[in-house]
Amino acid sequence: MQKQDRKPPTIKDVAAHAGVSVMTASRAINGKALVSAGAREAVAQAVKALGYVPNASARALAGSADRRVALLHSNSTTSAYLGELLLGALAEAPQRHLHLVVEQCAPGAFAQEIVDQVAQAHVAGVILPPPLCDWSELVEQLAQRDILVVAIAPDRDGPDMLSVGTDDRHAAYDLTRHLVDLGHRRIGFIEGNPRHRASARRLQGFRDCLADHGIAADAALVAPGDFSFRSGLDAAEQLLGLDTPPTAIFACNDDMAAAAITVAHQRKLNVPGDISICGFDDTPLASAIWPALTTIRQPIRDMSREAIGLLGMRLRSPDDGAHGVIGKVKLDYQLIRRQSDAVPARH
Amino acid sequence: MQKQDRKPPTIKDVAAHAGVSVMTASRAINGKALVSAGAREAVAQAVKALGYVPNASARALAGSADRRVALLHSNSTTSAYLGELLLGALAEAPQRHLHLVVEQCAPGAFAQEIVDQVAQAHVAGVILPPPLCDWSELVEQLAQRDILVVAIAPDRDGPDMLSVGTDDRHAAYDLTRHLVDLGHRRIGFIEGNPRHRASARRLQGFRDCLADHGIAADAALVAPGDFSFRSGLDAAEQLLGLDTPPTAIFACNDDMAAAAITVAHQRKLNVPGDISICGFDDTPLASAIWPALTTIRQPIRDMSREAIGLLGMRLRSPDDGAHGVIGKVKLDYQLIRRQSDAVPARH
DNA sequence: CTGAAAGCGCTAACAG
DNA sequence: CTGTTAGCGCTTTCAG
Repeated sequence: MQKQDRKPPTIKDVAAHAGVSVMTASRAINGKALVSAGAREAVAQAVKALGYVPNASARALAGSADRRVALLHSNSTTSAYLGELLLGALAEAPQRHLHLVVEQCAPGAFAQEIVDQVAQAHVAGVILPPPLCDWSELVEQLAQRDILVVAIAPDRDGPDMLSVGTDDRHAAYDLTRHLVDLGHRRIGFIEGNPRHRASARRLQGFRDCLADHGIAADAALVAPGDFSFRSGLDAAEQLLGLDTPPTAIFACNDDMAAAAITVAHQRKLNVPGDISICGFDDTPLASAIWPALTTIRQPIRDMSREAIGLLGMRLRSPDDGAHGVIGKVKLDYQLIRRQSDAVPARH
Repeated sequence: MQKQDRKPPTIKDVAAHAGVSVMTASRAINGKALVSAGAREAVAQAVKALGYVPNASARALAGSADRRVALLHSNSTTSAYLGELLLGALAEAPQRHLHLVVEQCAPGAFAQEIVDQVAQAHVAGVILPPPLCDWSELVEQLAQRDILVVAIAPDRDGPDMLSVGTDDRHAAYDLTRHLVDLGHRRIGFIEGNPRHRASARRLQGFRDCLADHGIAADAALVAPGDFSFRSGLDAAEQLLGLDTPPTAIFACNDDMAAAAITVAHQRKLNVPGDISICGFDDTPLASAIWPALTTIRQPIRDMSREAIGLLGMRLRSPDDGAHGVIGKVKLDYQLIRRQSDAVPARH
């Protein structure tokens, strides 16, 4: 195993190997039109033979268009969520010929400061995960400076906003459906933070499903929460303290579901034997507790991937007028079934 | 707020503004020697006035040296850990004028395949988080191809290997010390996976601390585990089932500590009133359970930051002979005190 | 359809 | 100490 090519092959080498000009090679590599099938083929072979990999820096430098984009994040995002986001974006950016930079915004920064920071990074677009994407002041100022914005799972989704998300309502519907199919009729629901629209959408899905299955809605079975473990404790106490407690609980996120399990155990209830408990989000917590949570997984990595894709499309053609590109992407969620649910106990 | 500079300022603009040549500007900006104080000052002002930011692509292209490095990760790394790693590396790479690429290695890939993949990315160095850094076959093959390797928290640390890590033994010592200072004398220990050296190092720190405080070691107080929640359950049962159970438990990671809390609750023990339980790693789980775990936080983000720094240093001067640069970095951990520990109960 | 020329922004080499 | 001359690898003109 000797040290072979000290320097990686360039497009020149490819062109020479294929017997065409550098320009033709470039066009062929980038899949542009106006290249004969023969040339295209020859170039493809040369690329493979030489193990050619385009130099991203050179591309960025030569390309006139601004192809730098940023992933902006606040410190309030959990690192697991952020990690997934980064992986998706980092994987997709090169494919789209985009240069990704990652910017963190300072803790108590004003929108103005953040915009300045982003502007100074010379980016043409920004990916905004929650909760940044719901900060309308920020979004507006970014738009004013002609910086493209893609929102990840925004709470409210303006018509002229690029966004990527999942269908929370539908996911909640499906999870409820799963419980109903198991035989549950009295299902408790622990709400999330009322300021997050996602919370309302999940509740909506829950209610729709019950209605569709002819199960009467019982206001006592819906307990308030705010996504925190602490609030889940209170909500679960409320639900399990009812005269006729539910046989299943649907918590708006995993943390609260974990809290519900804690309360159930304190009350000597077996999960899932006596009561089924489901979460939402499939955070690492979901599989780090016993019993492991049945929950809904959002394809976070794919979301940032799609977000980069959206930016790539929009940045390609600068014709602002006819932006016929679809600006909304809805991704499929997944129901992850683990050990926290079962058929209801017989009386 | 009108649209100002359509194009970001280049080094040319800076040079013009400062009244020097482009080269002088370049040297000044990069802090090289051989620049008069006056010129340096003028350039600095011009940079600030124009809001100049160097173009990374152009730099990479012009610089002859290979300044691409990769962060290689396996799918076995949790995304929270990876997220932190990425954030550190992404933040530091530009500072060091390094271009970071992120590569994921396929699930069951052979070392050979991975090396090929990395080599094809034309990188001069690779950051290897665990468990990849402990795969000696991979490390060796990478070295053979003249690719610099920096190991993140490796289990075994060869003398001629670049590495960044924390002092596990010392951290465990401190956490034990904390428990001892609280007044605990019977402290249980739940081991981690015996195949990970980190586990042994933590146990060592635990034992050293007890010895230093004249507390006799009791073999019955050390229970086996493998870092999984499941194993923590068994270990905690064993420990709490003793005739004279411990007043505190030191679990080798947060998952097992969470398991211990579960078991304690099942046995009607109050945590931390009846028993203190500490974890290790400060994963998100630590603050998502009740009571929140007192634990040790490793500076994961700083580790990758340092790793990039190491690569930057080594890649700067190609003089292989006298690599006087320090190749080992030990970072400080942090004891995070939350609600799972307290002074032992009186009898 | 193809190719030659001209840079993108920056920095290594050399000369002053 | 400073400036000039060449490119880095690629893509965009603009002519064939």
